[in-house]
Amino acid sequence: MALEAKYIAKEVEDKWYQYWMEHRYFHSEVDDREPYTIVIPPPNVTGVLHMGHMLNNTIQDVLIRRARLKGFNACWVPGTDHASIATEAKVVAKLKEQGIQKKDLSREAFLKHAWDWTHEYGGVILEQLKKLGCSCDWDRTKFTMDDDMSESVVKVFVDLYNKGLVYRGYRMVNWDPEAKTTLSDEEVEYVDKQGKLYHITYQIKDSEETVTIATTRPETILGDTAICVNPEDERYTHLKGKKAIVPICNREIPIIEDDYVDMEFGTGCLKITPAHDANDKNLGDKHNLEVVDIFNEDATLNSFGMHYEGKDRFVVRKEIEKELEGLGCLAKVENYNNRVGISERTKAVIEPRLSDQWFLKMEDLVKPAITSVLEKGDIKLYPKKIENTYRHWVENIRDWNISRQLLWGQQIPAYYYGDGEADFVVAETSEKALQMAKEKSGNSQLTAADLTQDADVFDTWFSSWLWPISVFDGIRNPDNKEINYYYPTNDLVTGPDIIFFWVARMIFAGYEYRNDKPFSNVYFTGIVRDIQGRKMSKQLGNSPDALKLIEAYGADGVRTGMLLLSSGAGNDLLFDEDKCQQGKAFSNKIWNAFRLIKGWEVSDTEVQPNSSKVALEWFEAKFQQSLAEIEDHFSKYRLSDALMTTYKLVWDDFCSWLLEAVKPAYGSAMDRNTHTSVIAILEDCLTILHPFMPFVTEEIWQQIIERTPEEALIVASWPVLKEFDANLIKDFDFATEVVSGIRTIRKDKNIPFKDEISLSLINHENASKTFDTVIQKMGNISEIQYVSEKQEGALTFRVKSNEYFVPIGGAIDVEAEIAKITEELQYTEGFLKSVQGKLKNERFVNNAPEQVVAMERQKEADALAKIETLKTSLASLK
RNA sequence: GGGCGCUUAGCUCAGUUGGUUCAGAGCACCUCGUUUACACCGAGGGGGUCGGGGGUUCGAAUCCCUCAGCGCCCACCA
Repeated sequence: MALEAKYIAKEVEDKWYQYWMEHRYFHSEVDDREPYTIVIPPPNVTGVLHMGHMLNNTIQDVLIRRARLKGFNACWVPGTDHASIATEAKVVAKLKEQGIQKKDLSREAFLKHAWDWTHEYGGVILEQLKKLGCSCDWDRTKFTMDDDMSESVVKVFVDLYNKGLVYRGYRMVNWDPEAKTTLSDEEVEYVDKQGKLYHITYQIKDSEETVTIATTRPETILGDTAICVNPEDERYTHLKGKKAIVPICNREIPIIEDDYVDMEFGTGCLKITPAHDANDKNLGDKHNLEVVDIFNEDATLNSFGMHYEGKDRFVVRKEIEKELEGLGCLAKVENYNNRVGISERTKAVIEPRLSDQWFLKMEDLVKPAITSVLEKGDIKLYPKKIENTYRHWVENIRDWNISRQLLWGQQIPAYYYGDGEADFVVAETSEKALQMAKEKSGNSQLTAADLTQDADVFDTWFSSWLWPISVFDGIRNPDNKEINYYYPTNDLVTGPDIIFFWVARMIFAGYEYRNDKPFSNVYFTGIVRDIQGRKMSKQLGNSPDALKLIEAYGADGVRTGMLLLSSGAGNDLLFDEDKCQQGKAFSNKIWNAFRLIKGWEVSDTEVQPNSSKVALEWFEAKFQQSLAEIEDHFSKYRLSDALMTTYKLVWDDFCSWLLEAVKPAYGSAMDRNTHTSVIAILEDCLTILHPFMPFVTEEIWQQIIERTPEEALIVASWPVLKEFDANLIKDFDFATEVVSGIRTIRKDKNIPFKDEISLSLINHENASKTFDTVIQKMGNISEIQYVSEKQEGALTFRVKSNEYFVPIGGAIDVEAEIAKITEELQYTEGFLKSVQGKLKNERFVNNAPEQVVAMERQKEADALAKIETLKTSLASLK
């Protein structure tokens, strides 16, 4: 069988993914083992795989595969989110292209379109995750609008309502005039906008006097119902109790006083528009002001807008400026920077608007989430600094507006039977609602036709906050064996942008509905940016096509590429395709190591050389040392460090040193013992690499020796940590330095590797001889002699205080040798001086820990010995 | 306006409670190399006054103060 010199990922990846699926290695069932659970952050059902998903899901797959290898019952639950507003916006846009307006469709007709869309595109992103190698339990795939999921959402709402935590209120909310729905506070983004501050003059009633206010929104003067000044402001005391006349509409409004007004800002006079500003609403409530709503739901003006009726707010802003100017009411206009809230989804400028909405009281729900995370540390957040952000939010939380004026989502199970404010019931089904309505109204004649269900749907996060519970049906059946087994889950991997939307709220739901945390650790990834640090965006065209990357570098290459450049939890990473190239090269390196081993002839008569024996002993120690480091990195969620340690172990220690040290001479066979050991070592290396590079490792693992059809690396065993002899590693490091010295001499003197040379050593008392056979093999040294005297006319190099000679005929550049040694001598003497300086300092000797002082003394002794060696060499050369 | 974080080699970052090899890694860069697994390779090499200044200490990239630059989150100043 001839093996290709290059590893071709695309020829093996699909094969193994299919193999894993067929053998159901991803599938988890409740059993006696300890569970290890991850629930996927469900991507938007209409989404396609982007670099953020790639990073996120690679990390989850690394964690789940490692857990599986460690013998846990690993369960990774995949799924998608209906993403209410985002999906609805896409469906609306698609219908518009077909000439269909949303408003012309019935609820049922629109939902059919949305479901069609979902069925057509909903699985795309999950298929893409398979290409990446994600080992999700696909039998458990959930969608936030599956029937059972929706039932759970409704059940929770009813329960919260019955507990008195849900209320309906006429409140100032964030209104998206584009999507024509409210948004939660978290769905509003703030951007700096260059705007203007308009100074507008109002006439005082029955007086020649005027008062000038400052506003950024002149179009809202038509909704003004008061002017407010600070009671301390002496400039305006004379206006107390008077009335002002709003220009254009000529409405008379009171001049009121409140210390809320900042005397320093603008003119010190504030116009009050309770219908269109949250602060004004507060003042309006306090002072019993009239509320005049001048906008329609699409932010055009209504009849209160008079001749502006039907025009957009921003059009009106320009036009009203002109009209006010014409009326002589515009005192001045200045440039002004202010922050404007925009919709996270539609980017429309948010209009504060008063309307009836459903709210969830957060005060009690948040309590266990504060103590468990911030006080008891039951849930650990990585990076830790994100706890500050979390703390600030949970401690200042406000009630959650959970209703949306959309169609795509779970319809709110509130049923109205009359026009009174309290004429409604909340129930899980319409049948139950009718029964309750009859009781509540005292009217037993009510029929289903008399009941109208609330037209709104829930905020999408009101379903996803239940995700870790509802995917195991823990809301409807709180005692089922799955929820009791898999919950709480172990790790959550997600972006910091949804810490409030989702992560914090899952914690609230966890304690409310399971009385337990939803997960133990949260790993927040950073944002994937391009090489220039810009966010990935469609406009910039800087977002690479995920599938093309996998095609070009292999899933393993892309996965390791992402992680190789990943800088740990919470830090952004700059995506660089070169790193995928590095990942691909690594796949190829491992492939070729396999090819080398596979090509060896094995003979039972061959005797195991000492160099092989000691090299294997060394590698076992080295492997253990690296494994301990890897475990430590994983325990701290430092995945890129864990990968880097693995990378160096495999590339440098395994390939460059071990395989070279045991490699049989040209034309010879390898002894059976060495071969068996190398195979076992390769298997261990493949195992610890497997979470990072599942495909290439499975391919090699399956090929290196005969396997039964049931065997697979994906379900092999993670190596066990053992004690190791650190001295072996230290001595080997020493040996590698000797080899390095030999290589330098060969290079300087143009001695090809195939020419055998001999090596002598004086002062050998300090030198370990354990790896002499390895030095001989790696340096092609005929023999190592231990001598007591400096040899004339030999090339030298030093490792620590040992001096090595390579006797060689021909000219030696004495001058150059002297210069080299002199330089080394000067450096060592300088070093010695600084060490001795420390040791002479009484305060250092008295204050520093004993160990540190002993270390310095050792350094002094080493330096002295080395200086001695160097001086001897120098003398002999002269 | 408040809070948090960052600033170490050309780039991306490590550097754990101040003290083991005159500050480390990977990449990039330079030199050399057709050694029979791999040029997606191998062997070497250069490169940092640890953002500036001050302080504490026997000793600071590491602790404190201060200045400068960058980033993130939160907030109702029209």
